Amino acid sequence: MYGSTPILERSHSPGTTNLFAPPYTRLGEAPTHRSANCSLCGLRALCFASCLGEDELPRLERIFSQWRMIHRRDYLFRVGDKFHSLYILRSGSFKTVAGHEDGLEHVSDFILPGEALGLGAIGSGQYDCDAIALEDSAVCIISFASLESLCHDIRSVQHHLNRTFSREIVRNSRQMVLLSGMTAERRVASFLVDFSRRLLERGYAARSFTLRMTREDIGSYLGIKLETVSRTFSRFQRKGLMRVDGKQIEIFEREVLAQI
Amino acid sequence: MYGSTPILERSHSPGTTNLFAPPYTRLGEAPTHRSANCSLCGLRALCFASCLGEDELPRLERIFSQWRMIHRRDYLFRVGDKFHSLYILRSGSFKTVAGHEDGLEHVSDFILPGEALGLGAIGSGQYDCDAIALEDSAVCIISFASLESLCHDIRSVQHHLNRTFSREIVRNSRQMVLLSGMTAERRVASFLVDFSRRLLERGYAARSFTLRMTREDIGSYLGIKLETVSRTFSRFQRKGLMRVDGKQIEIFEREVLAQI
DNA sequence: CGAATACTTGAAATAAATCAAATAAGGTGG
DNA sequence: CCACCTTATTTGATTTATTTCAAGTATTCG
Repeated sequence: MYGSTPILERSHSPGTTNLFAPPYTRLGEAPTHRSANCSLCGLRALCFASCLGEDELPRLERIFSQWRMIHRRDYLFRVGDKFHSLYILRSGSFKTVAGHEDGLEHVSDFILPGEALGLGAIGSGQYDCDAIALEDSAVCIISFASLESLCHDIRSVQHHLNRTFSREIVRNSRQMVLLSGMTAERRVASFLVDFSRRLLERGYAARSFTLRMTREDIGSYLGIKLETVSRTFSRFQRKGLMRVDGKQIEIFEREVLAQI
Repeated sequence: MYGSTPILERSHSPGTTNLFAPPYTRLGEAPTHRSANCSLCGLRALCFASCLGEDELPRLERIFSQWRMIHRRDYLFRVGDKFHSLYILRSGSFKTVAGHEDGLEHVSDFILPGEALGLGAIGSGQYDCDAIALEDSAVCIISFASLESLCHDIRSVQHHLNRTFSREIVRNSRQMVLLSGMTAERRVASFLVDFSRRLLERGYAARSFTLRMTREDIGSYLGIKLETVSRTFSRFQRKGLMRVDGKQIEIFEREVLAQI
């Protein structure tokens, strides 16, 4: 995964378990440690579990107990697939690709552990984008019907869902500001700073990380061409702001990048 | 308002009332016809009322009974204002403007009757954009705390809110495809077709309408400069696809525009 | 190891931005 | 209701950031 040392592992769970390892019950299998599923999860603070008391966790665990491994390049879902479940990424990473009637495709997001997949499908009953694993990944499967029931019974879950939606809208709105008015250089700088921050929030190293996506993916996400991404990386490196070695990135001057 | 003849007026409510007139109870005043508030509202099909039975409407009306007039150019809310309420636009139109730390501003959306304002504020507790009236407008005020209570008591309201959020995310996603990859010509064509469709959905004339926003607003929304908007309008007119007379627009070749 | 995919870099082409100036529309106060 | 000032729009000429085209290098994967 990104970076080397998950910080959360140290701070939240002193040596008991690797919090970012894939969950240990498999889809269809009888779960062996179901009770530990959410309570020991390193992503708990980012997920619905964050708004529940210890006594309410078992209920959540019943809903979250199923999960799925997705291999690199495989699809978790595709545009038009019938919607049943939301997903929370437990480990690995994804890109979401929004299509247009004509061939035009656009990488609409990169998903990191703790983030949700499938929010756009609730309104129409079918997924509005492709979700493609950028590396071998694991997702929690959340039956949306069950989640709505849980929302009904536990207010804080409802509230959490609303906040998740709302934050997604704010994130999109920020991305639109970027796409609509910024120079290529600012887009790339903004991408790096933002990506680094998200890694940090999730307990990964923020200074040094691997980009699992291609330059073309990044370009699509930022509304520029892959060559422009590459050139801008090189320029930043020449200025001593970062080091680029293929997919391996090291950020030297976060503050300078943030102000470009 | 946009166009001349609200179609919904004819189809939904045979001559009893002007469905797009401002609501008749004022903020702070004792409402005189509170019971009629939602049940007679022309936007009912677009709003939370759509998922309630007649017997449940009074409860909704208690929450929706307050409303507010906003004059052209006035702010309904500003970035950073403390969040208490969502708003549903009843008549008129708005633009929402998302700011960036530096001066950079971006028109993030145009809001038409029946659409919600303030969804981005739920997650953080403060509004994430400015909402500015493009003409004298009226909004229903929805206390979010009350709405969450209603969600708790009536499942279909919860479901409606989730769908509203989700659709907003899909809309944003479409806009990002547009902003990230399309030529200026396609952006403008797409804007016209989309705007026309939204007017139609709300019962206004789709072929002939007034743009309440400036060319600069449109440009900001589409990620291009105002001069480019103007030039593209002129080009479309020369090609016989539309007529432009300042803010007055007439669409001749909807299909051709949709395929640009 | 070899083919396919991904990345970098340079040179030329181009879509859109910027600069500029003239015209039109809107709002305000007398 | 007019005259005046401001704001908005159109259109042309020029500049520029980014794309496109191209070619070479590096990396990944079976």
